[in-house]
This record gives sequence, structure tokens and C-alpha cells, in this order.
Amino acid sequence: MSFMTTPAPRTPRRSDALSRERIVEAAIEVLDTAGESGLTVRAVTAHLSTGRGAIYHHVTNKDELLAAAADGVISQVMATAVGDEDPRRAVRALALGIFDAIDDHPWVGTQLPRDPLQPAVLQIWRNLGVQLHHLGVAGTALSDAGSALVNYILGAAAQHAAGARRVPDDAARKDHLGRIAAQWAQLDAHPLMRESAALLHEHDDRAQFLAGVDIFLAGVLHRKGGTAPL
Amino acid sequence: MSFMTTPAPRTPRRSDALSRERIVEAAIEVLDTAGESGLTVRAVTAHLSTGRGAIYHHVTNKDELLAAAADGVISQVMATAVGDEDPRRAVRALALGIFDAIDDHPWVGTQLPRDPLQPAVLQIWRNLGVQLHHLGVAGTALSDAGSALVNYILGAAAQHAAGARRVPDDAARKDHLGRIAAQWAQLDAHPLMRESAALLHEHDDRAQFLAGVDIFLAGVLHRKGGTAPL
DNA sequence: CAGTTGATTGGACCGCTGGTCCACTCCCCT
DNA sequence: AGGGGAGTGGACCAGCGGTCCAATCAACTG
Repeated sequence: MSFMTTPAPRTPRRSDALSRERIVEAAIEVLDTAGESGLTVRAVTAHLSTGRGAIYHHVTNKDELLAAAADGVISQVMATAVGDEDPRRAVRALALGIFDAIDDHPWVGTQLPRDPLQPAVLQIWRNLGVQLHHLGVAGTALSDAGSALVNYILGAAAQHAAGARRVPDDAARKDHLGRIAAQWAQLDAHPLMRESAALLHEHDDRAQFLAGVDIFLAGVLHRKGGTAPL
Repeated sequence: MSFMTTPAPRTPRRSDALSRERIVEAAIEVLDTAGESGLTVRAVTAHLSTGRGAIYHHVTNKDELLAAAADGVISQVMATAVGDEDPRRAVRALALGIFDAIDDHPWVGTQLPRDPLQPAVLQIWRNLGVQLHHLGVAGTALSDAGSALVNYILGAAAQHAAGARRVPDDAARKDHLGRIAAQWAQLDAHPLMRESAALLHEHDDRAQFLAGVDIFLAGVLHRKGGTAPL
């Protein structure tokens, strides 16, 4: 930093080497503090105290950088997801792990659905698929069930992430939900919507997410006509 | 069309007056032809043969424009979704309508999950909620089931849209899936993944999507312990 | 029928973005 | 000791969303 003020000579070389890993790490930090829109090549390079051209020797693209960051977060979650004897509990644990990770890093939620074949999504697929297999699902039924489960998890996480990003703290959230409820009740005369609006207050996204997972599991087990051990 | 001489007291400046409706319409055309990344204020104004500053008197934001476009597409789908006597058939029809709409307009799939409370999503919620109510689901169970279904539909549609956008025509698609399958088989030694990779060839997104809807319906009906008439 | 007015328009302009390019620096290997 | 080449970073570019305001001209007023 001290040498950089000299106008005439070019800047000296760094001692700590730049690497793809360090860049992805910096990107995650930027994303967590500034959000997805805050991820700019300038911000990352500034965070690394380097010039902007330098990172393109390690990363081809801003999009690739974002994908790598999401992959990093998901990989970590998947690695720490310990196997459970009961496949249904394992599925719930996996789903919750992803949900919580996206709760912590909302930008992951918007990134994952962008490319269904990126490594992070494949990892999720794989782990869920194994558990479904343990549940006795196979063949096209497994394909259908896995697809449905992955889509639900990613969809729910994305929605929750979008909502959470929009309303950060808890007090504002309650206030926000109140206003939404009023809006609903006003816009829609259907009694059903009024009821839903009333329920919005005591709404717990995490519990609701898990309920969705359970609905899905029940559907898979019921549909294949298999035994549904309590 | 040429002379929309409305009783409006306001002044139509040009013979073809600029209006929010016309702007949204143009935005949809741009989105359909150039994709989401192709939606630029410049492209829209060029399409309307007008200056760029003009549209900001009708639309506050590019984001608002995008939301309005998505809302337009979804509204149309929801309007044409005729009610069915059988609520399960109605749910399937609604889900398929959304799926097909997003298949036609992939950018809608990435837009909807961005804000869970935008009008288009609320419309979907409402219509699905009514049908679930007809199925006998109520209270928090309805809340859970509706949330799960909306999240699944939006997630699946977004994933499909992302995949479809990536690989447009059918021949390239088959080739692409073949490569993906090979990649899977190579990366992942787990027999389950090999099997799934093999199934990838004869994969029909639309059918798989419907299968997911059925899994959910089965789960909802089974979970509430209700009768599941064949 | 002429004058005034204010909503509407459209292009100049700004700050910012992602990405390219290449002179330079210094580490490593001969 | 001395290249050679990988690594670096700042200048630069086209394009973006959004603001601003002089010019316009239909519609209301007198």
C-alpha cells in the first residue's frame, strides 16, 4: 500500500500469492456482507488489494465466481451432513441443512436454480437420491421423487431467501407481515385469503419448510404403495 | 387501435401514445426474443422508437418493468385457467398452465422467485389455495400445503426454464443430456447415479413435473388422513 | 380564435459495471 | 548470474440504468 503512491514506477509484486481459492473466499465474504448485487469484480479485487485484471487469470468469469462461491457453501453443508440411520430423518436433515445455509447466505438461494447441472445441485441430488433409494424408491419413481424434492427444496429456499433478504430483522418482519396481511385482506375478498392473511402473523418459515418436506415424503411413500413405517 | 380516443382528459402527445401498457408489452417482446439479459432500457425504448427518458414517466424502474411483464404473463394464464369440478384435476391444470407459460417465457421462471409477494405469485397462491380448500385442507395445514405446492411449482419451473434456456432445440438437447449422463457416470461411482444417468435420456420434464405434483397431492391427502379416492 | 400552460417527450449526460489488454515485476530454474 | 515466463494491476472500452432538462404541442382558458 505504501509503495503504491509513487507515480512513475509500476507497483511492486505482492508477497502473498493470489489463488482461485483465495478469490472465491473473498467473493463469499463480499456476498455475505454486501449481497448479490454487491458482488462486483471491483469489490472483490479491492478486498484482495489487487488490480482487477489479476483475478481473470484464476477465474474466467464473474458468473463462474458466483457459481464457485455457491458450490463452496453447499459443499461444506453436504460434507457436514452426517448420515442418519433413518432415511426420512436423513432427508429432513439434508433439507434443513440446505435451508439454513441459504438462510445464512441468501445469495446461494438465487444462484442454485440458475443452472440445474452445476456441481452444487448435483451434490444435493446425489445425497437425496441415496436416501430415497434407502426408502425403497427406484427407477423412474426415484427420478420423479428426487426431482420433485430437489425442486421443492431449491424453490422454497429461494423464496425464503428472497423474503429474508427483503426484511432483515425480526421486528421489521412482524410489521411487514402485518402490512402484507392487511393488503391481502383488502385486495382479495375471498374468505380463504383472509384466513391465510390472519395466519401470516404466526408464520415460521423454517417449520413450514419442514412441513413441506414431510408432505413430500408422505406422498412418495403413499404413492409407491409401500409400507410407511411410523 | 389507431385512435384510442379515450374520454381521458390527459393528452396523448403522439398519435400512438406511450403508455405503461404499451411499454410492458414491448418489454415482453424484448424478453421473449432476447432473453432476460437482453432486457435493457435501451432495447425497450428502441423497440418503441422513443427516447430513454420517456419511459420513466410510466415505469419507475427496470425491475418494476420486469415484474410487470411477469405479472402480465401469469395473469393471462390464471385468467384462462378454467375451473374444474375435481380439485385435483384443477390443481394439475393450474400447475401445468404455469409450467407451460414459463416454458414459453423462461424469464418468468427466474423472475417469480425473486419476490414472493409480487402480485403474480399471490395470484398463484390464491388459486391453488382455493383448490386445496376444496380438497378439505384448512388452517395451518392449508398454509403448509399451499406453501409447499407454490414453492415446488416455482422451483421446478425455474429449473426447467434454466435448463431449457441453456439448450434450445431438441437434437442438441439429446446430445447435451448424453454428455451430462457420461459426466455423471464418470464423476460419481455410486451405482444409483449411474442408473439415474441412464434414465436421463428418456427424460420428459413436463411429465416429471406432473409426477411431482401428484406426489404432493398424495402427500397432502395422506398426511391429513383423508380419503384418497382413486 | 389566440395565449398560456403543463404534461410529455427524447437525447445528453453521469457514474458504474464486467471484461480485455499489455507493460511491467520479480520468482524460479538453469 | 542471468534470463524467461508466470503473475500482476492499472488503463481502457463498450454498455448499462437512471437523472435531468430544454423543447414540444395538445388541451384548457379567456
